Amino acid sequence: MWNLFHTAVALGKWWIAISTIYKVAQKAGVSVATVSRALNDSGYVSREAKDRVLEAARELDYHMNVNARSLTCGKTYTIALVLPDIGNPFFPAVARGAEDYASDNGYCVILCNTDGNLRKESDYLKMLRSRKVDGVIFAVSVASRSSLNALADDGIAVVLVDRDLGDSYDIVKTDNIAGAMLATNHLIGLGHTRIAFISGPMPLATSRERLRGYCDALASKGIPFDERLVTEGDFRMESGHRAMQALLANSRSGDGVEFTAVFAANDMMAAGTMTALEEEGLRVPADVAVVGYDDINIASVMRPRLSTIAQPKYEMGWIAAETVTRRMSEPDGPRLEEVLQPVLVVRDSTVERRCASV
Amino acid sequence: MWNLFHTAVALGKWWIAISTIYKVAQKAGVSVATVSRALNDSGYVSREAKDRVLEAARELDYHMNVNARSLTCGKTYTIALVLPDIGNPFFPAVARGAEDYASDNGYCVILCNTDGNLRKESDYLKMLRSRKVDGVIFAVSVASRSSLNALADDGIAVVLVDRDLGDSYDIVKTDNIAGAMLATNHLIGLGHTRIAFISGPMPLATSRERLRGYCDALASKGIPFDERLVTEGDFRMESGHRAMQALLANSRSGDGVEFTAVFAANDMMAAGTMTALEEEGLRVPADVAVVGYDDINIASVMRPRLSTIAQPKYEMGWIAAETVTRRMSEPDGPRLEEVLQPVLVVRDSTVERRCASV
DNA sequence: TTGTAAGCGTTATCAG
DNA sequence: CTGATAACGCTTACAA
Repeated sequence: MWNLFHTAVALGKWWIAISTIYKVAQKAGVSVATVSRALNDSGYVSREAKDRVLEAARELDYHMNVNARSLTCGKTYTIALVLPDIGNPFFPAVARGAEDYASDNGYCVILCNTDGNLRKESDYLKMLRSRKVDGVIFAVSVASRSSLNALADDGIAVVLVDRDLGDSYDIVKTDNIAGAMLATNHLIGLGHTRIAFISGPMPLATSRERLRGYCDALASKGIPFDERLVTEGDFRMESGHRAMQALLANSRSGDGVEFTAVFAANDMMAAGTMTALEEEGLRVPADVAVVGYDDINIASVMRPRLSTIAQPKYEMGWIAAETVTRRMSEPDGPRLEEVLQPVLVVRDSTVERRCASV
Repeated sequence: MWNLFHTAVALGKWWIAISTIYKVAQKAGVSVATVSRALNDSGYVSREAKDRVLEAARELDYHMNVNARSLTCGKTYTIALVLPDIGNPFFPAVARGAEDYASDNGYCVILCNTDGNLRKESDYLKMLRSRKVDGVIFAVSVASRSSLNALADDGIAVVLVDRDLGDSYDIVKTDNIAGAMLATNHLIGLGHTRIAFISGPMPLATSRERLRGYCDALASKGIPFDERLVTEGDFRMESGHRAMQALLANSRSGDGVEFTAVFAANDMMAAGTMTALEEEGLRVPADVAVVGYDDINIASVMRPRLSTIAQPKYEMGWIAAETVTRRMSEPDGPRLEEVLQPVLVVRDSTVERRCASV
């Protein structure tokens, strides 16, 4: 009963009286146990008691303290979304999908930006353990297996998105090999045989898979792989710009490393690439065709409009959230692996527009 | 001491033993109070005791349960970021700024997307009360004063970002009137007198301020305001597209509503505008000059590159987070109002490139 | 300097 | 169907 007297907390302006089940119980003339049952309709509560409780709760503008609840029932209804950088246009869509699923199901989501930095990743993971989140959706960059395992050992459900890590955890991704093959084959189909590739950071499985798809496509058509045609970027626009400059310099040195098309491992790098091309007076797609990856919403506003491999970003986030909740309720189930299919979107950067507006 | 026996929780796979201060206390041979003091270095703890505690904590891989802590000390170290849609390119940068400040200061951030929908806004606000977040950074669309007040009454610090609501709450924004004047004057300086305006949703203060800036600039140059030249959009690309189509149809009806320039209240609508223009065979900037607002990262990859009003988005988020923490520690301080200055970025959509690459 | 114990707001067990 | 009451994990007087 102490609660009743302590709930008027001195706090700046005046004092705030946050209502608790004790107050509700008092007002309704029942015990806290009854209040709890009534509010969560669990156990038996007489119709009449329930009404009184609900009425009292409303009058007092009662709002449950979910932190207190999570203390007793061991669930926080919180999931974390840990990704490299929400500023990278690929992620907001994923985040949106995850958040939508989460909030539809009573969870709220904590946002963490790691910048692909090991230190930040493990700091966040540690923090999330302290917060006792129920699950983590993780676009890993470099986290060590052990920090992930620590989470799992704490009973936290973890699912990876977009970036795989072997076979340890549930994963929601798209088929990057297939996607890269789609892109490369599209270029080959257009008659290109000298196709440059600007890859993502090689430590990422995602990047390696796309490189793999590029190589496989080449091989399947009997086109020799020329490693001088591939450059590594970091998924950011500027790196695509630099990569293209390097490729161009190389090409002009006259060592036989010319190319007529480029496949960039994501749209941002493709954008940088196109800028570099333009700066050198080269025209897309006339002189060099370019295809990107992701189909971020601005791919269609670039000029020429960017041909790219579309990933179902929103769905990835949504499904990741769904998967993480499933994992929570079934910690021992078999590993969940959701591999979505990317699709080729042909626009103007690989094919001249039928009716040029010029 | 019950705690000691209950910490081995049966949970699926096997069982997980999450360590608590009780375990640490036991292992270190001290009381929980001492553990608490040692871990938070508060109060007196002998050097020796402290070492033993720290050692034990490390061996047990102890992680504090912050939810339990917040129950006793009334602080959750959580702030919420409530915005219309993280998918709208303007917001990720703001979010990033807020998250960076927050995590640097020991807070974590909950992400909420409202879609500018009253129902979602108030549901989230209610949820955040239950979660006892310490503060809320809110890009309001339509929330009623009363739901905001309910938060404040609960002792939750609230600061608005980007979108103001009168004078009730702390706010971090940019000077929209000045920004719109910058844009309009730029166009006027280029010799345009027939300038169309595609506004944001009029219920938003932000939109009204930009319209105001547009009008003021016109007026200051003695250019008559023609309401047939302003159309309302919703900040999304598609609405900019539609708005321009309407403007064009109008213009062609020959009623004297021609224009040679457009100012769109954000970059996404500017993008839609440019597409519509292109579809009609009009050239930017030769036939129609266009300027946007926000300077989202892709403004520079559009072709022609978009002239726009840059807002310090990251800083807005950062400062909003800083402001909300300040408000927490000083609930009674005077209203905080941070008005940042936007800057004009001139690119190719208003001025022909010096050296065309064609 | 340390330990005991009350209290934070809920849920859940177990007698009535 | 209802009410005490222990327990959740931690902090903090208050004693010792």
